[in-house]
Amino acid sequence: MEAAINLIWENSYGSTSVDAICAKAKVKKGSFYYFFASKSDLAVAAMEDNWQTKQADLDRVFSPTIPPLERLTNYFNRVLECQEALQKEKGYVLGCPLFTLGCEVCTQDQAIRGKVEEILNRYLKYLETTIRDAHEQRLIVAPNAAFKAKLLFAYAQGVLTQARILNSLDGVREMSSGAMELLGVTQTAAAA
Amino acid sequence: MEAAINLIWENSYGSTSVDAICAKAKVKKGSFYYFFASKSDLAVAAMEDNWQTKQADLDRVFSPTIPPLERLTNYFNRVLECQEALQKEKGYVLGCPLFTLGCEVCTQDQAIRGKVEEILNRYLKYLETTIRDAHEQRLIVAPNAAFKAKLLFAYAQGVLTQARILNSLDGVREMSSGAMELLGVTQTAAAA
DNA sequence: TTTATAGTTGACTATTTGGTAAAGATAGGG
DNA sequence: CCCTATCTTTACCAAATAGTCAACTATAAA
Repeated sequence: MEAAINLIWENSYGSTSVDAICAKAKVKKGSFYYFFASKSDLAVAAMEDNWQTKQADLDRVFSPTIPPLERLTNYFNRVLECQEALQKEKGYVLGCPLFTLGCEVCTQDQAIRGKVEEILNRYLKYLETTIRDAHEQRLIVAPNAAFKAKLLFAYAQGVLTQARILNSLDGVREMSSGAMELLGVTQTAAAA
Repeated sequence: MEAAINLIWENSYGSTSVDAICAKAKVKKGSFYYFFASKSDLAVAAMEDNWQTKQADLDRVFSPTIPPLERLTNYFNRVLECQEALQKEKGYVLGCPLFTLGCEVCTQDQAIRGKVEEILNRYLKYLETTIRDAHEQRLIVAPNAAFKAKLLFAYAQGVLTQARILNSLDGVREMSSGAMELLGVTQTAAAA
């Protein structure tokens, strides 16, 4: 599953063959099909597996004990670090694997599309809670937290996907300040 | 080229075969390879061709004679209409063809990646000029128009890509108001 | 030692892929 | 009427594709 995620993320779902995945995972194809019914099946399982790995980390970053706006900047900084490490390793900016995969196959594979949607919604929840907290603490004005969260999420996803396409982290570096501007955070509120 | 754009947009670059494109265009494969050196070549040519079609339209929507914020709402409304028509026709929300294609092949095909970047930058120019004008006319506060334009562009692209993945136009319907909120447009300024 | 279960293996298909090559058509200018 | 340049067609290829399958092995309980 790790091999699959990496290969698909680095290239694309369509151009990643089961043979290639098996080779990278040092597994024979027969074995592979003993555990997974299809390539699509593997992708779904790999996404869920990958999420499990990240969830613990996200829970820490988005802990309610941390001031809301700090949660966001911390998270965006972590995303940047992750993308920088990947760029160094692979030579390409890879963006968000869920978005990339979902965008590619959503009209052709409903199982994958559904799973991507499910996991994206889990991410959205973190943002929503954070923005609600920030509003509660009068750090920002966001009476409709769900709306603001979707706005922020769309922005973040746009930045990451652009980063992949342009093969540049410039936009990702500005993401934290962009998010603050988007949320209407005044400099004073940020300092406070 | 039209057949290619449509098929790739509806499915993906990897899953669209040259055979399928030829069949849809009612052209024999031999003829196809007389005019295009490769599938990648066709994609690049098709993108440029498609842009030419849209440019005239964009120039009209973003005409300097129209109040800046109106240009934006007009444009986003047009995007929505276009996506609605496509959804009705194809049964799927398709989002932005450039983004979809670029995101899929950017690590594997530099010719396509470069062309996508080039055309995306042309779009960005429209937004930049518009925001500069809006700032000039004190409709919004955007001393750094380039930054704000990139912010807005990332948001719009995020919304469109999410729409494709979620197969829903909900986010696109809110895009116009989302953009205004993102730009910090007060209700009074919008009315003025 | 037997036996059942779980997992592994490599050889195998049938189909599809992007791309080629060479023979044929078509039309316009000399 | 012929020649040349511009296409079109047909038949083809080698490689890669997702998926299958029957034979094999490892393990561990009875």
